[in-house]
This record gives sequence, C-alpha cells and structure tokens, in this order.
Amino acid sequence: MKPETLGFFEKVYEVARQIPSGRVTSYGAIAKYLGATKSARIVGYAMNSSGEKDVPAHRVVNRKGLLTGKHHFEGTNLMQQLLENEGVEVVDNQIQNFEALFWDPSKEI
DNA sequence: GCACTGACTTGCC
DNA sequence: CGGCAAGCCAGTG
Repeated sequence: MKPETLGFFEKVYEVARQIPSGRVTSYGAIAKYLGATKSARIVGYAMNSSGEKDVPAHRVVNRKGLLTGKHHFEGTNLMQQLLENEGVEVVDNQIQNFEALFWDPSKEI
C-alpha cells in the first residue's frame, strides 16, 4: 500500500479546507507542501473530484492568480463570484493583488 | 494494456 | 525579458 500516492488527494483536500476565507493559494503551493512540487497537476486533478468534497476549490488557482478551473464550476462566473464574495478582487478571471492574498500552507500552517 | 490529455510548475534557451 | 519544452501523477479512450 502506498499512502504517499493514495493519500495525495486526501492531503490536497485537507490543505484546501484549511485555506482561510478571503485568501487564495496555488496548486503548486499545495503540491510543494505535500512534497510534490512537480505534481501540481495532480492537485488540480484532485480538485476535479472536489465537487463531491467540501473543498473550496474556488480558492485554489494557478500560480498566476488566474481562474483556470472556473470552467469546471457550475456556471461560468460562479468561481469569480465566490471569490468576490469573500472580498477577493477578481477581474477577467484573474485575481487582483494576488501575491497579497496568497496563502502559503508551508508558511501559514 | 498503451497512449494521450489535463484545474500546473519550473527551468533552459 | 520572453517563449518553448520537460516532468509529474492520475484518469479516460
């Protein structure tokens, strides 16, 4: 049994749940926190199943602060609305002041 | 069972 | 400073 691979998704969910409201993080940040800096894609893939989980995937974006995964949400601007609802400025699918709102799990946790 | 794609990141040219 | 290619893991065809 390989918990390092099997628990990867679970770890991603846990970290994503620990994201404070009004903050955002990147896939790479979570991946790096899990020790898989190059496996950032897997984090996004895990988010693909976040629909059945209580994971705020809308707080997770790519390292550019761009809402790349908004397409996977129900509507089209739902992800943006959720972020704006938490006080995050989002313009053209891109988070404004991203580095200021950036939440690093390896530093905050 | 093999190959390609995908909600990404980093490094090299 | 900007663009392209490689790497990683998992899921689907």
